[in-house]
Order: sequence, then C-alpha cells, then structure tokens
Amino acid sequence: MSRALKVPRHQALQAAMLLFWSQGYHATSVDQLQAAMGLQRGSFYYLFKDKRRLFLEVVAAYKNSVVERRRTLVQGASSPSNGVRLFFQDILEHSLSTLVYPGCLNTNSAIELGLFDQEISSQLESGIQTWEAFWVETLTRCQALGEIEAKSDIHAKAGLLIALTQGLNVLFKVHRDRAFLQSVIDSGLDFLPASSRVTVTQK
Amino acid sequence: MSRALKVPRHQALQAAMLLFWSQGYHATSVDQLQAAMGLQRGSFYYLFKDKRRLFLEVVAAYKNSVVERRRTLVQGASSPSNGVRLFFQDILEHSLSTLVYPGCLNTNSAIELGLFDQEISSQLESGIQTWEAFWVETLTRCQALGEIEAKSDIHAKAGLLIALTQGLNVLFKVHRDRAFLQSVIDSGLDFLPASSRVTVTQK
DNA sequence: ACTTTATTTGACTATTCAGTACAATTCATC
DNA sequence: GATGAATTGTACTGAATAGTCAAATAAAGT
Repeated sequence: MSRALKVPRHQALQAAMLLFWSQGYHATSVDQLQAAMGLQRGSFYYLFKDKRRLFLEVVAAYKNSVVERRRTLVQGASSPSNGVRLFFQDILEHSLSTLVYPGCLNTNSAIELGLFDQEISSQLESGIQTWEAFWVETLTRCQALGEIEAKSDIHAKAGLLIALTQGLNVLFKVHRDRAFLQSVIDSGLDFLPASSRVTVTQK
Repeated sequence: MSRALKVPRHQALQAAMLLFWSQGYHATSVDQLQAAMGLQRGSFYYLFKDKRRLFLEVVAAYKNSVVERRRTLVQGASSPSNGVRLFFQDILEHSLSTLVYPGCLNTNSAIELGLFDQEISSQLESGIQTWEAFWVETLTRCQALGEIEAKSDIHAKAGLLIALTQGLNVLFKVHRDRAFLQSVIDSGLDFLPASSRVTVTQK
C-alpha cells in the first residue's frame, strides 16, 4: 500500500545536517531546509514534525555518521596513542579542506543553543560525554600498554582532548596554516609517545 | 543645548552585552534588547543605528571590559607563568559562578556567526588574534626568565592556550565540578613551572 | 477497476521580526 | 520664558518566519 518517499529520509537528513552544520540552528530557516532537502512545505512537516524535531534527528544522524567514523578510525589504529593522533590528523584534514562545515556540529550547537532548549542541550551534552568516556577508555588502553605514564590523570587528559578538539575549531577560524595547526596539535599531545611509533604488528 | 540621555550609553551597551552573551546573536531580538537596555524603539535606533551595528559596538565594549580586565590580571601577576595560571583560575571562577554567561562572547559569536557576516567575523577574529599575540608575548617573557624551556615552540603553546580557553567553555557545559576542571587546566598547563612559584618581589 | 493509505502539493495563516516615520517632549542656552 | 536641537514614545510597515490545511496524487492490495 501507499506510495514511496520521493526523497529517502536519510538523504534528506544528510542535507539538513550540512545546512545546520554550516549555518547553525537559528540562521537556518525552514525555507532553506526544504529547498536543500528537496521537499515541499507540507512534506517537510509531514515527515519531520517541525524544525526543532528535525534538528534533534540531525544531531542523532551526525552521531551515527561523522562521530562513528572517527571512533572507528581511532579504534582501527595500530595502537591507542596512534589512534589519538590519527583522530586529530583527521580533524586537521577536514578543517583545512572545507570552510563551510567548520568544527563539530555537536559542540558548535552546544555553544549556540546553551540555554535555548532543554531537550536539545541535553542531547548535545550527552554527545560530549560520550566522547569523554571514549577518551578515558582509549587512554586507559594507552596506559595498559605503557604508552603513557602510569601516574597520569586519565580523566584530566580526556578532558584535555575534548578541549583541544574544541579549541582547534576556534583556531581554524583564524589560521588556515597547516604547519601552525600541526604544531599546536603536537604540543597538545606531547604526553603521548612521539608520533607513529611502529608497534608490533599482528602476524 | 538639547536634552540628556535617559540611559547612559555605556550602561545600555553593558545590558546589551549581557543579553548577547547569554543568548547569542540570532536568538536575541531587538524587542528583548530594547527592554533590557531601558530604551524605546525610537531611542534604540536613534542611538545604535541597528541590531548589527549595536552588536559590533558590543563586541568592542566586551574587549574593553572583560578582555582588558583579564589582560591586566595576567600582567599584574608576580611572574608571567603565574599570570597564565591566574588567567585560567579566573576563567574557572567565572564559569562556576554563572550559568548564564558561559564562555567567551567573542569565541561563542565566532562560532555562531562564522559565515554569516564578513565585518562581524573579522572583528571577532581580530579579537582572537589579539589574545594570541598577547600569549606569545607573555610566553616569551616566561622563556626569558627560564620559566619554560628555551626550545619550547612559543607560537604552538600560545595556540594551545587559546584552544584550552575555548575548550574549557565546552567542558563547562558538561561538568560543573571544580576539581575536575582544575585538573584539566593543570594538565594543560604542565609545561609551566609548578604553580605559584614565589618569584623575587620588587623592593 | 476500485479502495485504501501514504505521500505530495501549494496556497494559506498568524506571528514575529527588524526597521521607519514622525509627532511629542525635554532641556541647555539665549 | 522662548527657541530649537537632541531625545523619546508609539504607531506603523513590509518582509520573513514557523507552522497548518485540505485537496490532489500515486502506489499497493482487493
């Protein structure tokens, strides 16, 4: 029964994600969203209830695409500390390659929408906490392998990685200079063993 | 000749600053601004041309109040490295004491308004660059006094301080736990001599 | 072919928004 | 206390906004 969707939901969500990412929540109108998603007014509201709900879905979609991709990148690295370095390398490449989708949709939105909406905020905050937990886990693996000192405060370092991630988003606005940004990253990661130590590969 | 202003300009600007700071640019309407500033429609536009121009003035006012205060704090410290620590201590106190004006108006706005307005963006970016230059200068003084290693990459560390500042803004959203935040700051500043080394005071 | 149900369409509403117009008011100066 | 420019109050405009609705359409099952 019934008729197929003209535009697949995931595709429409992806378009909305890019728009919110590049412009923020308030600066993005339903008209713009519609157009980018290839939907008419009615379909938009039929499919996504309203702008606010759409945004919540977009945040979830962001988690399942961008965030998951980076998580996989870290986990697939030859060692946890190389995973951390790869993560920041990926951020660097991403940011140098686009002016349009700067930083992280999650944290950008957390800053823009701080007190604006309870549900949205808590969604965004949970995204940040997820990262933090992931860093704690990754750094614990580093520690177990002796890649960082046993006495290191893992939670503090995890917080520092979050801070570095977000801090880079701001630096990118001012410097599009790879060498400089690389030096900031290296400096921030100097508690890790010197880069790309080749670890024992599996037979 | 003529009549005095009902509300002094600096006072109106201060009110506008707090509103923009807590809500961001787009989420703040002229109606709200008017009300907070104690002005009627006509006076608002008479005194501040329009919302956009007001915002530019607010950014300038922010520089002359909040930013200058912190700069003075750093410069008045017993040593440059203690100045850096004092700066982050001040940020920590500020953030723990208010939920309403989170982070830095300057960088928050840079993120919200990235591609929205050329003039505003370049104003905000110059604010970031000013800080960076200030950190370079401060760290150079540290180096001259032997507080940090001679071979340290000052520019990278300056970038790191900017990143740490901004990164904390995001962490504050999730953790209002002094001990944790303090540990992140300490961890980020561990290239400085251990805190509050009492330096030779002037006679 | 007909019915059912999901989707699409585009016109419509009501509200909020930034910004304007201009008359009324105030007050330092003459 | 009259003058006139600087300030204020308020009603207005037009554009953009988010969101609604009901009729039109397409597919799938009977």
